[in-house]
Amino acid sequence: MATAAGQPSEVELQAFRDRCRAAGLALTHQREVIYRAVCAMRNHPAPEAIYERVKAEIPSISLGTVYKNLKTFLDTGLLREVSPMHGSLRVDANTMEHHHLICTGCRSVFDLGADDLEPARLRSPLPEGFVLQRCAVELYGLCASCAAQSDQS
Amino acid sequence: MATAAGQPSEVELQAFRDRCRAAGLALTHQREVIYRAVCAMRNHPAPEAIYERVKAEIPSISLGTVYKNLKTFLDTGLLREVSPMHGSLRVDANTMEHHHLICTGCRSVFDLGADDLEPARLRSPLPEGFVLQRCAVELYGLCASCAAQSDQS
DNA sequence: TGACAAATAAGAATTACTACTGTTTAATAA
DNA sequence: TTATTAAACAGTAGTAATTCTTATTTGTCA
Repeated sequence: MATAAGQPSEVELQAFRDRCRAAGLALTHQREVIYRAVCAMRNHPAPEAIYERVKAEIPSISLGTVYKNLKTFLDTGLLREVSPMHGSLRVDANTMEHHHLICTGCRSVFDLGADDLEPARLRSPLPEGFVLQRCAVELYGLCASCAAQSDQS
Repeated sequence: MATAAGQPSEVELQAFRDRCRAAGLALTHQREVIYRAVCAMRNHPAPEAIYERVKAEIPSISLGTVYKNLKTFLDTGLLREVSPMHGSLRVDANTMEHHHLICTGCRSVFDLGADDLEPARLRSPLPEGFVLQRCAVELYGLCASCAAQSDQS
Protein backbone atom coordinates (compact mmCIF):
# COMPACT_ATOMS: atom_id res chain seq x y z
CA MET A 1 0.00 0.00 0.00
CA ALA A 2 1.31 3.44 -0.86
CA THR A 3 1.59 6.27 1.61
CA ALA A 4 -0.07 9.59 1.02
CA ALA A 5 2.62 11.05 -1.26
CA GLY A 6 6.27 11.96 -1.41
CA GLN A 7 9.41 9.95 -1.79
CA PRO A 8 8.44 6.29 -1.53
CA SER A 9 10.12 4.43 1.32
CA GLU A 10 12.29 1.36 0.85
CA VAL A 11 9.37 -0.72 2.10
CA GLU A 12 7.12 0.84 -0.51
CA LEU A 13 9.55 0.28 -3.31
CA GLN A 14 9.78 -3.32 -2.22
CA ALA A 15 5.97 -3.47 -2.29
CA PHE A 16 6.11 -1.98 -5.77
CA ARG A 17 8.54 -4.68 -6.91
CA ASP A 18 6.45 -7.42 -5.33
CA ARG A 19 3.35 -6.11 -6.97
CA CYS A 20 4.98 -5.99 -10.38
CA ARG A 21 6.10 -9.53 -9.87
CA ALA A 22 2.64 -10.65 -8.76
CA ALA A 23 1.13 -9.13 -11.87
CA GLY A 24 3.73 -10.77 -14.07
CA LEU A 25 5.30 -7.44 -14.97
CA ALA A 26 8.99 -7.26 -15.72
CA LEU A 27 10.78 -4.98 -13.33
CA THR A 28 12.45 -2.40 -15.50
CA HIS A 29 14.41 0.67 -14.59
CA GLN A 30 11.93 2.87 -16.46
CA ARG A 31 9.00 1.49 -14.47
CA GLU A 32 10.64 2.13 -11.18
CA VAL A 33 11.66 5.65 -12.08
CA ILE A 34 8.15 6.46 -13.33
CA TYR A 35 6.58 5.09 -10.17
CA ARG A 36 9.00 7.02 -7.99
CA ALA A 37 8.28 10.21 -9.94
CA VAL A 38 4.54 9.89 -9.41
CA CYS A 39 5.05 9.38 -5.67
CA ALA A 40 7.42 12.31 -5.41
CA MET A 41 5.12 14.75 -7.23
CA ARG A 42 2.50 15.69 -4.74
CA ASN A 43 -0.27 17.12 -6.84
CA HIS A 44 -1.29 14.23 -9.03
CA PRO A 45 0.50 15.18 -12.21
CA ALA A 46 -0.51 14.66 -15.82
CA PRO A 47 1.51 12.26 -17.99
CA GLU A 48 3.39 15.07 -19.70
CA ALA A 49 4.65 16.41 -16.37
CA ILE A 50 5.69 12.95 -15.25
CA TYR A 51 7.50 12.52 -18.53
CA GLU A 52 9.41 15.78 -18.00
CA ARG A 53 10.54 14.72 -14.58
CA VAL A 54 11.48 11.20 -15.57
CA LYS A 55 13.43 12.51 -18.52
CA ALA A 56 15.82 14.22 -16.13
CA GLU A 57 16.83 10.78 -14.93
CA ILE A 58 16.44 8.81 -18.16
CA PRO A 59 16.92 11.23 -21.05
CA SER A 60 16.21 8.58 -23.68
CA ILE A 61 12.76 7.67 -22.36
CA SER A 62 9.81 8.23 -24.65
CA LEU A 63 6.46 9.77 -23.82
CA GLY A 64 4.80 6.62 -25.13
CA THR A 65 6.59 4.55 -22.52
CA VAL A 66 5.31 6.83 -19.78
CA TYR A 67 1.74 6.52 -21.05
CA LYS A 68 2.01 2.79 -21.47
CA ASN A 69 3.34 2.22 -17.98
CA LEU A 70 0.86 4.54 -16.33
CA LYS A 71 -1.86 2.54 -18.01
CA THR A 72 -0.27 -0.69 -16.83
CA PHE A 73 -0.07 0.64 -13.28
CA LEU A 74 -3.71 1.68 -13.41
CA ASP A 75 -4.73 -1.75 -14.68
CA THR A 76 -2.85 -3.53 -11.93
CA GLY A 77 -4.06 -1.18 -9.22
CA LEU A 78 -0.67 0.29 -8.40
CA LEU A 79 -2.01 3.69 -9.31
CA ARG A 80 -5.48 5.13 -9.43
CA GLU A 81 -7.13 7.67 -11.69
CA VAL A 82 -8.06 10.91 -9.97
CA SER A 83 -11.09 11.45 -12.20
CA PRO A 84 -12.17 8.44 -14.20
CA MET A 85 -14.43 10.66 -16.26
CA HIS A 86 -11.60 12.53 -17.92
CA GLY A 87 -11.26 11.99 -21.64
CA SER A 88 -14.37 13.76 -22.75
CA LEU A 89 -16.47 16.70 -21.74
CA ARG A 90 -19.74 15.80 -20.02
CA VAL A 91 -22.41 18.39 -19.55
CA ASP A 92 -25.21 18.67 -17.06
CA ALA A 93 -28.40 20.68 -17.51
CA ASN A 94 -29.20 20.34 -13.85
CA THR A 95 -27.75 23.39 -12.21
CA MET A 96 -29.23 22.63 -8.82
CA GLU A 97 -26.99 21.18 -6.10
CA HIS A 98 -26.78 17.45 -6.68
CA HIS A 99 -24.38 14.52 -6.91
CA HIS A 100 -23.54 11.80 -9.39
CA LEU A 101 -23.73 8.09 -9.72
CA ILE A 102 -21.15 6.96 -12.24
CA CYS A 103 -21.00 3.61 -13.96
CA THR A 104 -17.40 2.51 -14.39
CA GLY A 105 -18.53 0.09 -17.07
CA CYS A 106 -20.38 2.18 -19.63
CA ARG A 107 -19.40 5.59 -18.22
CA SER A 108 -22.99 6.67 -17.84
CA VAL A 109 -23.68 9.35 -15.28
CA PHE A 110 -26.91 9.49 -13.32
CA ASP A 111 -28.07 12.19 -10.99
CA LEU A 112 -28.44 11.75 -7.28
CA GLY A 113 -30.40 14.52 -5.59
CA ALA A 114 -28.66 16.63 -2.98
CA ASP A 115 -31.16 15.25 -0.46
CA ASP A 116 -30.24 11.64 -1.15
CA LEU A 117 -26.97 12.06 0.71
CA GLU A 118 -26.10 13.48 4.08
CA PRO A 119 -24.28 16.71 3.38
CA ALA A 120 -20.50 16.33 3.45
CA ARG A 121 -19.06 17.67 6.67
CA LEU A 122 -15.45 18.54 7.34
CA ARG A 123 -13.75 17.24 10.46
CA SER A 124 -10.54 19.20 10.03
CA PRO A 125 -9.89 22.69 8.73
CA LEU A 126 -8.97 23.10 5.08
CA PRO A 127 -5.42 24.15 4.23
CA GLU A 128 -4.74 27.78 5.06
CA GLY A 129 -6.04 30.06 2.33
CA PHE A 130 -8.11 27.56 0.38
CA VAL A 131 -11.41 29.11 -0.75
CA LEU A 132 -14.11 26.48 -1.09
CA GLN A 133 -16.50 26.84 -4.01
CA ARG A 134 -18.47 23.65 -4.14
CA CYS A 135 -18.51 20.02 -3.17
CA ALA A 136 -19.18 17.10 -5.47
CA VAL A 137 -19.79 13.58 -4.32
CA GLU A 138 -19.35 10.86 -6.88
CA LEU A 139 -20.42 7.32 -6.28
CA TYR A 140 -18.66 4.91 -8.58
CA GLY A 141 -19.98 1.49 -9.37
CA LEU A 142 -21.74 -0.61 -11.96
CA CYS A 143 -25.17 0.25 -13.27
CA ALA A 144 -27.77 -2.49 -13.35
CA SER A 145 -27.11 -3.53 -16.92
CA CYS A 146 -23.32 -3.49 -16.63
CA ALA A 147 -23.53 -5.43 -13.38
CA ALA A 148 -25.72 -8.05 -15.06
CA GLN A 149 -23.26 -8.33 -17.92
CA SER A 150 -20.26 -8.81 -15.67
CA ASP A 151 -22.09 -11.50 -13.70
CA GLN A 152 -22.39 -13.58 -16.83
CA SER A 153 -18.66 -13.74 -17.43
CA MET B 1 -33.31 26.86 -13.17
CA ALA B 2 -33.34 23.52 -14.94
CA THR B 3 -35.13 20.50 -13.60
CA ALA B 4 -33.36 17.22 -12.98
CA ALA B 5 -33.46 15.97 -16.56
CA GLY B 6 -35.75 15.02 -19.39
CA GLN B 7 -37.78 17.03 -21.82
CA PRO B 8 -37.59 20.66 -20.76
CA SER B 9 -40.92 22.25 -19.93
CA GLU B 10 -42.30 25.33 -21.66
CA VAL B 11 -41.34 27.33 -18.59
CA GLU B 12 -37.81 26.01 -18.82
CA LEU B 13 -37.50 26.79 -22.47
CA GLN B 14 -38.69 30.30 -21.68
CA ALA B 15 -36.04 30.49 -18.98
CA PHE B 16 -33.52 29.31 -21.56
CA ARG B 17 -34.57 32.06 -23.94
CA ASP B 18 -34.46 34.69 -21.21
CA ARG B 19 -31.04 33.56 -20.17
CA CYS B 20 -29.72 33.73 -23.70
CA ARG B 21 -31.11 37.21 -23.99
CA ALA B 22 -29.60 38.26 -20.68
CA ALA B 23 -26.21 37.03 -21.82
CA GLY B 24 -26.56 38.81 -25.13
CA LEU B 25 -26.75 35.54 -27.05
CA ALA B 26 -28.74 35.32 -30.22
CA LEU B 27 -31.55 32.82 -29.96
CA THR B 28 -30.95 30.42 -32.80
CA HIS B 29 -32.73 27.26 -33.75
CA GLN B 30 -29.48 25.29 -33.35
CA ARG B 31 -29.00 26.55 -29.80
CA GLU B 32 -32.47 25.59 -28.76
CA VAL B 33 -32.23 22.14 -30.28
CA ILE B 34 -28.86 21.52 -28.63
CA TYR B 35 -30.18 22.62 -25.26
CA ARG B 36 -33.26 20.47 -25.60
CA ALA B 37 -31.12 17.48 -26.58
CA VAL B 38 -28.96 17.83 -23.46
CA CYS B 39 -32.06 18.00 -21.27
CA ALA B 40 -33.65 15.03 -22.97
CA MET B 41 -30.60 12.80 -22.69
CA ARG B 42 -30.55 11.70 -19.12
CA ASN B 43 -27.02 10.50 -18.65
CA HIS B 44 -24.95 13.59 -19.23
CA PRO B 45 -23.77 12.89 -22.72
CA ALA B 46 -20.49 13.72 -24.40
CA PRO B 47 -20.49 16.28 -27.24
CA GLU B 48 -20.30 13.59 -29.90
CA ALA B 49 -23.48 11.94 -28.62
CA ILE B 50 -25.28 15.26 -28.46
CA TYR B 51 -24.19 15.93 -32.01
CA GLU B 52 -25.61 12.62 -33.19
CA ARG B 53 -28.96 13.36 -31.60
CA VAL B 54 -29.15 16.92 -32.82
CA LYS B 55 -28.23 15.83 -36.33
CA ALA B 56 -31.48 13.87 -36.51
CA GLU B 57 -33.31 17.17 -36.28
CA ILE B 58 -30.83 19.43 -38.11
CA PRO B 59 -28.89 17.26 -40.54
CA SER B 60 -26.68 20.13 -41.69
CA ILE B 61 -25.37 20.99 -38.24
CA SER B 62 -21.64 20.68 -37.70
CA LEU B 63 -19.84 19.17 -34.76
CA GLY B 64 -18.00 22.45 -34.28
CA THR B 65 -21.28 24.23 -33.71
CA VAL B 66 -22.21 21.75 -31.00
CA TYR B 67 -18.87 22.23 -29.25
CA LYS B 68 -19.03 25.98 -29.59
CA ASN B 69 -22.51 26.24 -28.14
CA LEU B 70 -21.84 23.83 -25.30
CA LYS B 71 -18.89 26.02 -24.37
CA THR B 72 -21.09 29.09 -24.57
CA PHE B 73 -23.69 27.45 -22.34
CA LEU B 74 -21.01 26.50 -19.84
CA ASP B 75 -19.65 30.03 -19.83
CA THR B 76 -23.07 31.53 -19.21
CA GLY B 77 -24.01 28.98 -16.56
CA LEU B 78 -26.82 27.37 -18.52
CA LEU B 79 -24.97 24.10 -18.33
CA ARG B 80 -22.38 22.72 -15.96
CA GLU B 81 -19.44 20.42 -16.44
CA VAL B 82 -19.82 17.04 -14.79
CA SER B 83 -16.07 16.59 -14.45
CA PRO B 84 -14.08 19.79 -14.41
CA MET B 85 -10.88 17.72 -14.38
CA HIS B 86 -11.43 16.33 -17.84
CA GLY B 87 -8.83 17.00 -20.50
CA SER B 88 -5.92 15.04 -19.15
CA LEU B 89 -5.25 11.91 -17.16
CA ARG B 90 -4.25 12.46 -13.53
CA VAL B 91 -2.80 9.65 -11.50
CA ASP B 92 -2.69 9.04 -7.79
CA ALA B 93 -0.20 6.83 -5.98
CA ASN B 94 -2.31 6.92 -2.85
CA THR B 95 -4.50 3.85 -3.04
CA MET B 96 -5.91 4.32 0.44
CA GLU B 97 -9.42 5.73 0.84
CA HIS B 98 -9.16 9.50 0.59
CA HIS B 99 -10.66 12.54 -1.08
CA HIS B 100 -9.49 15.47 -3.15
CA LEU B 101 -9.21 19.18 -2.91
CA ILE B 102 -9.15 20.61 -6.42
CA CYS B 103 -8.09 24.09 -7.41
CA THR B 104 -10.27 25.36 -10.23
CA GLY B 105 -7.61 27.93 -11.03
CA CYS B 106 -4.41 25.96 -11.57
CA ARG B 107 -6.00 22.50 -11.62
CA SER B 108 -3.78 21.26 -8.83
CA VAL B 109 -5.14 18.35 -6.85
CA PHE B 110 -4.37 17.91 -3.16
CA ASP B 111 -5.22 14.97 -0.98
CA LEU B 112 -7.68 15.12 1.85
CA GLY B 113 -7.49 12.15 4.19
CA ALA B 114 -10.56 9.95 4.56
CA ASP B 115 -10.69 11.02 8.20
CA ASP B 116 -10.94 14.71 7.35
CA LEU B 117 -14.52 14.27 6.20
CA GLU B 118 -17.52 12.63 7.75
CA PRO B 119 -18.14 9.53 5.69
CA ALA B 120 -20.81 10.04 3.06
CA ARG B 121 -24.08 8.48 4.06
CA LEU B 122 -26.99 7.66 1.83
CA ARG B 123 -30.47 8.76 2.81
CA SER B 124 -32.28 6.95 0.03
CA PRO B 125 -31.65 3.61 -1.63
CA LEU B 126 -29.59 3.54 -4.79
CA PRO B 127 -31.33 2.66 -8.05
CA GLU B 128 -32.26 -1.01 -8.30
CA GLY B 129 -29.28 -3.10 -9.36
CA PHE B 130 -26.54 -0.49 -8.97
CA VAL B 131 -23.43 -2.05 -7.44
CA LEU B 132 -21.47 0.51 -5.48
CA GLN B 133 -17.69 0.34 -5.73
CA ARG B 134 -16.38 3.46 -4.11
CA CYS B 135 -17.20 7.00 -3.16
CA ALA B 136 -15.16 10.05 -4.02
CA VAL B 137 -15.70 13.47 -2.57
CA GLU B 138 -14.20 16.38 -4.43
CA LEU B 139 -14.01 19.84 -2.95
CA TYR B 140 -13.59 22.46 -5.61
CA GLY B 141 -12.22 25.88 -4.88
CA LEU B 142 -9.18 28.09 -5.16
CA CYS B 143 -5.87 27.18 -3.61
CA ALA B 144 -4.12 29.82 -1.51
CA SER B 145 -1.98 31.18 -4.31
CA CYS B 146 -4.77 31.27 -6.91
CA ALA B 147 -7.09 32.93 -4.38
CA ALA B 148 -4.45 35.59 -3.69
CA GLN B 149 -4.04 36.20 -7.40
CA SER B 150 -7.76 36.61 -8.05
CA ASP B 151 -8.02 39.05 -5.15
CA GLN B 152 -5.61 41.39 -6.85
CA SER B 153 -7.73 41.80 -9.97
C1' DT C 1 24.38 -18.54 -21.17
C1' DG C 2 20.68 -18.69 -24.56
C1' DA C 3 15.90 -18.60 -26.12
C1' DC C 4 11.79 -16.30 -25.82
C1' DA C 5 8.50 -13.24 -24.09
C1' DA C 6 7.96 -8.69 -22.69
C1' DA C 7 9.35 -3.84 -22.73
C1' DT C 8 11.34 0.07 -25.04
C1' DA C 9 12.00 4.18 -28.46
C1' DA C 10 10.37 6.41 -32.32
C1' DG C 11 7.09 7.92 -34.93
C1' DA C 12 2.51 7.31 -37.33
C1' DA C 13 -2.39 7.22 -36.40
C1' DT C 14 -6.50 8.33 -33.84
C1' DT C 15 -9.50 10.99 -30.93
C1' DA C 16 -11.25 15.03 -28.81
C1' DC C 17 -11.35 19.51 -29.39
C1' DT C 18 -10.37 24.43 -31.22
C1' DA C 19 -9.54 28.00 -34.77
C1' DC C 20 -10.34 29.98 -39.20
C1' DT C 21 -13.01 31.44 -43.30
C1' DG C 22 -16.68 32.62 -46.12
C1' DT C 23 -21.76 32.53 -45.91
C1' DT C 24 -26.15 32.87 -43.54
C1' DT C 25 -29.14 34.40 -39.93
C1' DA C 26 -31.02 36.97 -35.90
C1' DA C 27 -31.54 41.44 -33.63
C1' DT C 28 -32.06 46.21 -33.67
C1' DA C 29 -33.41 50.50 -35.69
C1' DA C 30 -35.25 53.23 -39.39
C1' DT D 1 -41.25 45.55 -43.14
C1' DT D 2 -36.86 46.09 -44.56
C1' DA D 3 -31.96 47.48 -44.26
C1' DT D 4 -27.90 47.07 -41.49
C1' DT D 5 -24.76 44.87 -38.68
C1' DA D 6 -22.98 41.82 -35.42
C1' DA D 7 -23.23 37.21 -34.26
C1' DA D 8 -23.75 32.41 -35.50
C1' DC D 9 -23.36 28.77 -38.84
C1' DA D 10 -21.14 24.94 -41.88
C1' DG D 11 -17.11 23.26 -43.52
C1' DT D 12 -12.49 22.45 -43.02
C1' DA D 13 -7.83 22.77 -41.27
C1' DG D 14 -5.11 22.60 -37.20
C1' DT D 15 -3.66 21.22 -32.38
C1' DA D 16 -3.10 18.50 -28.10
C1' DA D 17 -3.66 14.22 -25.72
C1' DT D 18 -3.43 9.56 -26.30
C1' DT D 19 -2.95 5.04 -28.59
C1' DC D 20 -0.98 2.00 -32.01
C1' DT D 21 2.76 -0.10 -34.75
C1' DT D 22 7.22 -1.76 -35.62
C1' DA D 23 11.89 -2.74 -35.10
C1' DT D 24 15.11 -3.20 -31.45
C1' DT D 25 16.52 -4.06 -26.76
C1' DT D 26 16.05 -6.03 -22.26
C1' DG D 27 14.44 -9.04 -18.45
C1' DT D 28 13.14 -13.80 -17.20
C1' DC D 29 13.51 -18.49 -16.74
C1' DA D 30 15.23 -22.88 -18.27
